[in-house]
Amino acid sequence: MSGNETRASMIEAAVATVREIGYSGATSRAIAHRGGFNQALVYYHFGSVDGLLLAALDDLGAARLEEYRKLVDRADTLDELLAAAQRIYRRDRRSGHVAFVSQLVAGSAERPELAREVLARMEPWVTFTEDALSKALRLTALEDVVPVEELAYAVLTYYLGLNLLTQLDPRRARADALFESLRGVVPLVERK
Amino acid sequence: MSGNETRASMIEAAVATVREIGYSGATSRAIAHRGGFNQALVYYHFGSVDGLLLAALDDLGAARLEEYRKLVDRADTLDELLAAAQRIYRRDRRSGHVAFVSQLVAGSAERPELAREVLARMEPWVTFTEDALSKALRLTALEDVVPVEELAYAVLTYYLGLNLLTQLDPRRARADALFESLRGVVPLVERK
DNA sequence: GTCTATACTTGGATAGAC
DNA sequence: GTCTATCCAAGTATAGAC
Repeated sequence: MSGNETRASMIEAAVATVREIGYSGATSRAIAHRGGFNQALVYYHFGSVDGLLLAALDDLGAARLEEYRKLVDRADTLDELLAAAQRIYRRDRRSGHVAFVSQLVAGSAERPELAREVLARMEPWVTFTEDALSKALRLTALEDVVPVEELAYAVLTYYLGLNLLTQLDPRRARADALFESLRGVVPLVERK
Repeated sequence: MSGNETRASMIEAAVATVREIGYSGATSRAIAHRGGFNQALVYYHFGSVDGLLLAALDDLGAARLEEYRKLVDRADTLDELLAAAQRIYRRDRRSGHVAFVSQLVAGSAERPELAREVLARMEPWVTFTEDALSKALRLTALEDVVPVEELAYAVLTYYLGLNLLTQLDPRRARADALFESLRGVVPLVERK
């Protein structure tokens, strides 16, 4: 297997492991076992387990941001944005990508170094959400009432909590019904 | 020190440790060091580290639920409920109690046994939030549009995410401004 | 670039003295 | 009920062969 292929398979295994058994279960041995490669390779390629996890975060983040920007760019109204958000949620749920991020956030508690890096990689998502919201709120009465920055941060916060809770309670933590309900709220806030 | 005093001090140390260095940092040794007692006592009194953490969750939960019920019982309108929620948030933020819960949820990923127990202890909070919301939404147009169960679960989900993110980003993850903004939304949904 | 082997560290858990 | 001592398992990280 070439160096690049191995790198990619390691990142994949890292995401899968964190997703399934959490940050504290994602040891170099567990990840290597899951991906079918040697444990020592983690240190050769990424220096440390956290290094591997951050590389994975980079990979996922870039791919997802590009993909989701396209989806959201097409949404002009609040209702359309909610529909796009629901599609995004379903994808993230299936892939487990945000569950991965949630676990990294939780695991950062004891590692200031990791925390700093994770935080830096969340920044583009704050901007992304702000942009989407400010466009969609333009035609609603919410525009004058709720600062977009606050709301964007709240949306990301909720999303993080949702993906964390899904691991604990997969049956119940389904946001689909909530998305539908929120779309029912739209008429109430539309600017007449 | 009597048995009961030791028990209480162990629970306190456990909460502080999880809050400060996260679930994966909260080893029996770390907790014992923090509380100034012997590591072996964790196993004598609680059987395991997870046993201690669950006992702490019981203690905190009972105290907080009773206290917060009083606060919320006095709130009759949505605006008053938001004000009460803001007070609760400030207390939890200071005490770190919900940060503790968030860490337990995250740590449960690899421990089905712990997950089950944590989940069971969240149940009263779902009911609590549902009750509060259904009373407060009665006078608003939201009553017909958003199912209370969905909303209550979403509120708890957000709260969990908020307390998780606060550890990572204490400067920014402040919900105070958001609470204020939400109170500005109330007039929009009041039933005319 | 990938493997084996291993030194070192940390944590869970228990036995037995006090 | 609390302590010391200790065993065992698991994880990090590196050296060195291939």
